[in-house]
Amino acid sequence: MSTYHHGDLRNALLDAVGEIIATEGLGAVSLRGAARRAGVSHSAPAHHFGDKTGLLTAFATEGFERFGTALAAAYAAAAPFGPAAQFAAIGRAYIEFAIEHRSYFEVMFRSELIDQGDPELHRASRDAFAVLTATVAGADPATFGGGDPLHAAIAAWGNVHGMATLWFNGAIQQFTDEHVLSIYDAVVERERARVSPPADGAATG
Amino acid sequence: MSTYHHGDLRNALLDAVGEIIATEGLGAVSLRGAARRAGVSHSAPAHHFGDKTGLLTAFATEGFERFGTALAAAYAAAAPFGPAAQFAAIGRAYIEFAIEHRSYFEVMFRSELIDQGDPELHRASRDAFAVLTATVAGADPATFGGGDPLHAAIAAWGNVHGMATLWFNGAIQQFTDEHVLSIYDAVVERERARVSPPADGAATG
DNA sequence: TGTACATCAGTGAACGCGCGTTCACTGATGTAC
DNA sequence: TGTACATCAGTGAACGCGCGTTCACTGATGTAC
Repeated sequence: MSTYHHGDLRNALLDAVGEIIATEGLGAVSLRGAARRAGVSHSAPAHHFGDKTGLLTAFATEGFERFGTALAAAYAAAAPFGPAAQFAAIGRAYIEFAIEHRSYFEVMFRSELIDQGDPELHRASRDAFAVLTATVAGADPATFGGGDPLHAAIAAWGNVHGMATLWFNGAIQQFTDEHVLSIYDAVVERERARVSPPADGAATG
Repeated sequence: MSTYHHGDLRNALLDAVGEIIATEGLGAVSLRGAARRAGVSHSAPAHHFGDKTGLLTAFATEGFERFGTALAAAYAAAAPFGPAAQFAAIGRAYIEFAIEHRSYFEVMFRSELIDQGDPELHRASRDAFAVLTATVAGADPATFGGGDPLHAAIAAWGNVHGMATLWFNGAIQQFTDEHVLSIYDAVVERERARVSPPADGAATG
């Protein structure tokens, strides 16, 4: 390959950030380290991202884009089963994303590390959360037990966000990722059984 | 005051860490910065904490101690109202602690920053979580909708942890801390109404 | 009550490190004519 | 088809910075006799 003109350095640097977070943690991310991993000089990243905040902002933006895609896919796939199922499905997709794309997740919600005023970031995060908004708006209020949908949405958001956070902060290290997901499934199932109790004496299973 | 022999440097340094996190963020914590704030030479902290990890570990330990005290107080205060009320009360205390003692909270669950093997830390965190364990063990399974208490406890833990995390990460910036607490109260109320539905025809609220 | 000595707590100089950032540069590529 | 030139992408030396850590030191305190 040619020495000059990497060809896809921007993406290579974003990939490098993901790898550094995965292997050494978020605190170990540096412009020089990303450049090292991508095999370019230490000043190359400035050309694409300006400064360190720019690099992390771009990384978070990419994360929100993938996040939005994942949520939208779950939303669409659950459509035949109704709004309540969609609500449960995006919650599960939320946790799955945090587990599968932990590096993105660790940066996306760190407002102090990224440039909140960046229009690309704003667009990507708005698009991702539009799926949540649509789910809440489309669902029967009974899904939330008749309370304020906004409150219920935030509580549900907190729930999945918290389970994901606890899991990868090592607070519930004794559980594998499948455990976390199965706990989520159990909670949803209990919730479902309450909203639409099985007719006449059938076990809730 | 005497130049030498601060008298209470250990505590002064821990206070300094709390102030730095509150004003400049966790990333700005350094041994030198804490020493500067406490008005001592930059090498003084090493005398009390060994290294940076030691300082943060001691800070987290102090956090878990206060956390445990807060949870235990909520647990005791709600005792007259029964296990379900205690369950709700420690959840609220959890969020309140995160809001009031944000600096501690930000460090306590960061396993990569602290020495997990430290016996003092271990004792303090175990004591704090013993309150949660006792609450779950003491509660009627119906409190959890009949599901596995452990799963329900983790889901509830995730819920309050997530609400607190989202709040102070700025994800739900538009809400004040009272908003967050009132949303929690609304969720608990809805839950309560389900477990013990009001007799005959009264609206669920 | 006074003296000698051990211990404790904090000092300040020094070190090496990786970092972010700047800047003049150079090699590679694309385009106008 | 070839030449001139502009632009783009990455280089490498240099800078200053705050940091963690070490270490010989010194001032203050406590204790034995």
